[in-house]
Amino acid sequence: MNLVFAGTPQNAAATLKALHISGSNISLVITRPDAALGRKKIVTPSPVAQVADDLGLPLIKTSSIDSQTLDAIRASGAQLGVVVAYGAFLDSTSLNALDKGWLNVHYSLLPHWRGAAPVQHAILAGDRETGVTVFKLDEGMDTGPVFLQVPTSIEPGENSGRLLHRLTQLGISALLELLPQIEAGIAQPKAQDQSLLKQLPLANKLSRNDGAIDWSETAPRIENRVLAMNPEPMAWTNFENETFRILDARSLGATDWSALAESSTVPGSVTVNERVIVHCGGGTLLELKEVQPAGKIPMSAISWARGQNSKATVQFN
RNA sequence: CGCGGGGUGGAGCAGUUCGGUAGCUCGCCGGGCUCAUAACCCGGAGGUCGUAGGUUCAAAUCCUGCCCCCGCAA
Repeated sequence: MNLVFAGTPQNAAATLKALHISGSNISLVITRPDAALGRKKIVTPSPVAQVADDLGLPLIKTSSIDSQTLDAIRASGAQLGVVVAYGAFLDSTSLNALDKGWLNVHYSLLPHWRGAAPVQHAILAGDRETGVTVFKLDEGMDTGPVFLQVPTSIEPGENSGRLLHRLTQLGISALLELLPQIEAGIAQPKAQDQSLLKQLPLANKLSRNDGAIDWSETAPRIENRVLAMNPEPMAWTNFENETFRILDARSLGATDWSALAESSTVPGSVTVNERVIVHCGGGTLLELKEVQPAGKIPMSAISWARGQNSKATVQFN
């Protein structure tokens, strides 16, 4: 069975590579155009483009399925499409261009967290469990019938980057399990629950604003935010009128009152002893693990605190 | 030429305005105290102050070029 693969970021590239290594015949790869990245605006091919290049696979770079791309899909001889985070919708014409339609690998247990940022939203919401869903694309956003789901628990302290990495591996296993069944025509997709589709919140793409920390929130909620935003778009606060990123932090048990001794409880105020503790809403405490001041590279919170030792008070806002 | 911050012993910082051979909080090594210790005390090693050049009796500090890292904006 020949495949068309559409995807863009790192995890899509990993999936493409795994499919290729396992012997899948990929007759066409579609990815988004090269983008200008970073301060110097260096035009960089997407990770999927780079892998396709390395593997010598036919590649089309486009931000939408135009008529040319459609022709190429039809001419590829593929029966099935696989989409992993391509970054654009496929219209009905594209969906019907392949005999067996298109599969999508989505990193949540649908119908939960449909949308662009399921991993981040699961962590942000404090979910204990998530997973990967392989479903058949239809014209809605992640609304198609489900072939296969693999659940996994979200580990304590696990951030979006690490969780996505694990889910990518699970997604690859799921695909490899499913593809032979699809080829044999024995896979039976099951429609998603229509009422849940309407009720459940969407996992919209997160912006820098979503990373802003409100220190009047409780520490567990702030921890969720910090973990959800890492590595993108990253949680941050203001310190001396500059962006101050928090890459990793842990909520402390409410019983750890020792850190509260002889210090104010103003939200956002920082106490340093053996650890770096921030006072949060409701008297809760957050231990900073890894931070990044503006203009600096990421560093351990305790290292950063050493450099602040001449200051009487340290306050985030 | 989008705006801005920064490169000082292993880590994070101070010192640069008002030039005069390097400091703080840690880490590391050795010794001491202690039942013991991440606690405390004593001692020690470790730095071409990003790089090239200029000014000067003297440059981390002033001037010029270059390299590298990062935040914001895109």
